[in-house]
Amino acid sequence: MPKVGMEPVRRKALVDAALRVIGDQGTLAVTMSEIARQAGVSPALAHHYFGSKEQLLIETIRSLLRQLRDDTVTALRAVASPRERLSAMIRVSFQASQFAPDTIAAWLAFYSEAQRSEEVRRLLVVYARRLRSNLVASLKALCPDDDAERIAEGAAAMIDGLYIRQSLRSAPIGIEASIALTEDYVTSHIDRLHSQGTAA
Amino acid sequence: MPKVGMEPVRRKALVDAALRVIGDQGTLAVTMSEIARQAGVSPALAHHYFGSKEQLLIETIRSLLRQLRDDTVTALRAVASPRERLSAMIRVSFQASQFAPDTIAAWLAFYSEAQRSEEVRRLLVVYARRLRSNLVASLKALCPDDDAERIAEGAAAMIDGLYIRQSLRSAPIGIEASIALTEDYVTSHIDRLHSQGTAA
DNA sequence: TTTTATTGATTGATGAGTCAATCAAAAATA
DNA sequence: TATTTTTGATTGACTCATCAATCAATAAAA
Repeated sequence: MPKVGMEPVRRKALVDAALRVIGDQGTLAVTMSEIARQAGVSPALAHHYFGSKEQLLIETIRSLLRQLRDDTVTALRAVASPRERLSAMIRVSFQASQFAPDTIAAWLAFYSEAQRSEEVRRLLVVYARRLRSNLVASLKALCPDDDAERIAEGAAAMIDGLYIRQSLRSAPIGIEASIALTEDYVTSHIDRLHSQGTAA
Repeated sequence: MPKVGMEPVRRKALVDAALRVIGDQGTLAVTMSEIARQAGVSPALAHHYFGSKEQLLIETIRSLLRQLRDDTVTALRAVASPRERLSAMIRVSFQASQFAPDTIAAWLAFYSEAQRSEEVRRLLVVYARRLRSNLVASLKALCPDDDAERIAEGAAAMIDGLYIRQSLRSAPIGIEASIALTEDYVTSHIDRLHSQGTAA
């Protein structure tokens, strides 16, 4: 079996397996054995390539974040106007793959881990900042700068909040409704500024 | 030392210690030994009174939820008008004790645990439902029923989202700003309905 | 004396990480 | 081409630490 060049293949298999297992069990307290089994290799090999469980988990988060970033970049490339860009970001946030119960469970586990691991925290901060600055950039074309900051903050919070509420699976809100709610928030605030501006 | 009637004292001490330790470490993966040490008793005694770690954790969540409910009831008793009641609920959600880093970390850990423990999930669902129905009740006095449901959903999501973003401690938002953002959301949507209603 | 409170010592399970050994492909050499 | 050497891939078996849970023993009320 030992054909040369297996490293990238195994690394990817292990990272993918880790995400599956974490999503499935809803916690980072999963065993290397289980991840390795899902990836079809021995636990020892997982250690061989990643050195430690911590490192494998970090790579796993990185992978999830990279996917989200790529999707965002792709979605933004397709549209030009600021308002359309806002909609594109909202759509990506709630796209099916991100909004699946397993993925949400994994996100939650990562946020929880960020309380302990400085490196995990850093990664999630990068995500939060990116979302915020993308939103702000588009909003600044539509309203005064300080309003843009405020609305971005609110929209980002609403997105994250819809995720966490989704995780409880009681009265699930659904992709369309989540998008509508967030769009509505943005629209409502932009409109209000305009009518105020006109009225004043 | 064995004086009779220690049970309630020890139970409370253990539950309080559990919340402290969980908040501090940001995870439910804390040891009974650590909790017991913080409570000033032996690990064996914790088992004696709670039977298992799981049970102690459940009691701990219950305690946190009870506290929040009591605060809400108290706050609502003080005000009468629907709009004031909305503000009171928002204020309670972000009150200092709830919004402290340790408490937020504990909430996050509980949400994560809800992915595994049906009982924990049930408790959190109760919290979510209560918040939602309180919000809806007041909103229905201010706008049409279906709008009330939508706005309540959005406000609840925003509250939860502000919590989760606070947990990352990057660009912390602050109590006042969080309250303002949520108030703003509610106000903006109610106002818009009124102006639309007038315009149509 | 019976009951309640309390603990030290112990057990059993689990799981991360290590390591020496194996196996087969590739590269070097004859 | 045939043979030897090297190297990457892979694992089974093991160690070590941690921790929940148990239990027998003790001490002080009632």
